[in-house]
Amino acid sequence: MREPVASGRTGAPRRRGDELERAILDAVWAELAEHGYDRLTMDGVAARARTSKPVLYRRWPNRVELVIAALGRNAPDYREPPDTGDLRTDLAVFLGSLLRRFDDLPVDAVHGFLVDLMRDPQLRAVFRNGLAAEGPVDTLSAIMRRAVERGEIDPARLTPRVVSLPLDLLRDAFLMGGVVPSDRVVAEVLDEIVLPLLGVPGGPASSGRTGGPPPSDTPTP
Amino acid sequence: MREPVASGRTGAPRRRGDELERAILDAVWAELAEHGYDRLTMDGVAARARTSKPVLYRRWPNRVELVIAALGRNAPDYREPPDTGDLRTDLAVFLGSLLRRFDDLPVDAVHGFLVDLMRDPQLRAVFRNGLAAEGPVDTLSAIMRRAVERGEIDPARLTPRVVSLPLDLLRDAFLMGGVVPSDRVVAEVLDEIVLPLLGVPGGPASSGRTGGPPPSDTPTP
DNA sequence: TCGATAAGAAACGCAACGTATCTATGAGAG
DNA sequence: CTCTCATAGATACGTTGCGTTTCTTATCGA
Repeated sequence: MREPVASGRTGAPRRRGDELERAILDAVWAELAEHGYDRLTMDGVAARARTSKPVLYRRWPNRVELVIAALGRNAPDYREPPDTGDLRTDLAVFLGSLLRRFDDLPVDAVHGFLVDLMRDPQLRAVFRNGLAAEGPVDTLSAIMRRAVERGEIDPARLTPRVVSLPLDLLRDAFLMGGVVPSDRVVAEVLDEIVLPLLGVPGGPASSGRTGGPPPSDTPTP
Repeated sequence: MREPVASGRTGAPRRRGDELERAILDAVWAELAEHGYDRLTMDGVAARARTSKPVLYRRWPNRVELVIAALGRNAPDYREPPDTGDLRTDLAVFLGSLLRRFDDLPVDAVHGFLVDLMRDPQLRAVFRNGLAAEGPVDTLSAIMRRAVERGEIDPARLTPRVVSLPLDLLRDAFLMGGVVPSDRVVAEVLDEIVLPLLGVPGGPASSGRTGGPPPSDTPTP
């Protein structure tokens, strides 16, 4: 009587559908954490997920899309836009939560992945939209509009460029620096650039906030 | 076993040193122009330069460094910092010349190249310094300091972040958009963001700015 | 029970990198 | 004028990793 060669070896029942898919995406996440993005290989993922490459390619057309799926699945969604009644705090909290989304992955992994996203025009859009359902620009816009309603800022200043400015600057800082911008960098961007542009009093252009960094009131979630 | 190659097969005299190096870098440039950066291969360069891969690797350790060398050689240096007596004009001229440095290459080639630069920390520095001797940030700084001397702007506003802001924003626009920012984009960045931050009157957000600029005697451009 | 569907295994072809090995050449030392 | 030596040039190699192909076999569901 012939031994069932392959199946007997692993002893694992054959997975299908969602269960298999979850296993694969978990494997991607683990490979990202262990090797970073540059050294994440399809073979590696397949091996770790105890499946085979064709199974991957039946679901995702290539490596980048596979990783997008994994990040979209495993990354915590940033919360509802904060509404503390103070523009600066709202911005700091929101930007902070954005920057911390992938904190349980090594920086290099995230950085390398994002760099790779830049190559394809379609994937750049994914990046711009923050890998999530709701675009972070929309959230920023909502936060700023609420500040308008409170009378904190003048609506005339809310041009699209200014609204997306904090994201643009932090993205650039991450891409160029290779490091997730610190709270301090976030504070500088807000206090030296964004808030002054929005005409919020207390910025370095008017009173004495110029010297050091402002008291870091960025909460730690 | 390897057969001895018939001598004089190519008929071309053997090049050396600088001559050979120039031929190689020209070949890189041509390959960039023809195939873009992503599809530029070492074999392709070697073939076009009528030499062989070892010759390339004896000079440059890898593809990116080779392309850096080619761009550094062939790209026109941006001119001396403009000094028109008007800050906005100076900035527009300088930024425009920066953006036009690689205009005789297809956009994809430059974009793909820059994206690849982002992978390596050391190469990011190369990028930041503008692939040239003098860092563009230094030039920006000089331009702005002259504006200070003319009394156009308040020196207190010249924080490092603000000085490099135009570069950061245009770089981000290029990387994210895949297109060299148009003059219109440059104008928006200047008029909506940089100049208002510097407290230059005339910008859309400048009227009634907090802590406004020193009463300006600068005639409107 | 049986057939359709998809998992799993193994190998392939391909492209490109970077290296190794060898021969041929030509510039310069003497 | 000749010899030497660095190096150009040719070719092939090993490697990695992608994405594909082929085929067998397990599992689901009708």
